Amino acid sequence: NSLWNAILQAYASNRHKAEAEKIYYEMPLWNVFSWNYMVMLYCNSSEFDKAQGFVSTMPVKDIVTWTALLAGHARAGHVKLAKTIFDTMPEHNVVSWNAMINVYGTNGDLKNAESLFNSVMREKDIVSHTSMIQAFAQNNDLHGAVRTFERMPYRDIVSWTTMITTYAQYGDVDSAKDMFNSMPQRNLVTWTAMIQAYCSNGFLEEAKITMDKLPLWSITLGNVLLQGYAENGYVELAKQVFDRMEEKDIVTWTSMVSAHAQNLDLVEAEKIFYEMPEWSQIAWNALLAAYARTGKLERVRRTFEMVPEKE
RNA sequence: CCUACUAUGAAUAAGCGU
Repeated sequence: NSLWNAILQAYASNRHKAEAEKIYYEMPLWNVFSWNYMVMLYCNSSEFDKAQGFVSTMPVKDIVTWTALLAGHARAGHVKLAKTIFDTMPEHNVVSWNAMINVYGTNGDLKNAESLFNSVMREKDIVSHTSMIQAFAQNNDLHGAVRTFERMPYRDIVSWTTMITTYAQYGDVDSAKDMFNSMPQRNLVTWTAMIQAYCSNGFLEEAKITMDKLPLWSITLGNVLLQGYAENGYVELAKQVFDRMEEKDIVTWTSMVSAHAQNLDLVEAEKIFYEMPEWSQIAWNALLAAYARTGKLERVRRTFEMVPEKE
């Protein structure tokens, strides 16, 4: 049974809906784990009606079911629904509280995040503290973020990396670098965060030097460098990075379209756009914005017609 | 006491708003 569930999980978390449903109906026995995987599947593919309907047919629901629904709605930006689920679920634990801190934090409600954290939660873990750091960081309270980091009982690589990003967002690259240097271990995400910290603050040389020290490579890293060059006005260098990347993802392509578009180089932007293996909503938007800014209203209209899924 | 198949936190893309 756990073997079936493991397969179901693999399909569900990779959003292979058809395969997941097939496994679900083929497996000999369901339990709350299997049901929860299905809830996650529907949430991850933004089919909330289906998720909701599925939940209402489940003979057993547990706190994981509710938290998965809560987090799913939160990810999709359904803040009120997320809060309603939180308020009506039969019990809370550290995971559901953490999820709710995130909802509050990413939606500008620092007050409620803090009161959950300070007054309601009787148990807190590393995730609680890290989520609270983020809540402060996203709501214009660098000191709150630093204070939380300094006071937390244990830190892990995620909390350290969060601080790198936080300092970088506030333009304090030196402190970001201090974090990077003082943390006990680093992984690829850490390095990428540090390089992004340099790039977004205009320290391209430092970014390049740091990257050369790193024996690893990833598409995200290439994307960071590409965007770093582009947003600092070096579209040519961005294009060089782009051309050298053997593997590209949708972000790579979109970043390159957007780099040209923001440079108002419509010819190059379109060229990359038509070479893209699939079109992202964001790439469409980048093109539209460039047409609009150059006064090509007719092209805006025609392109707008072509956008498959309009937001 | 041991055991575990689920939910929450970190890095990269457009516009809008602040």
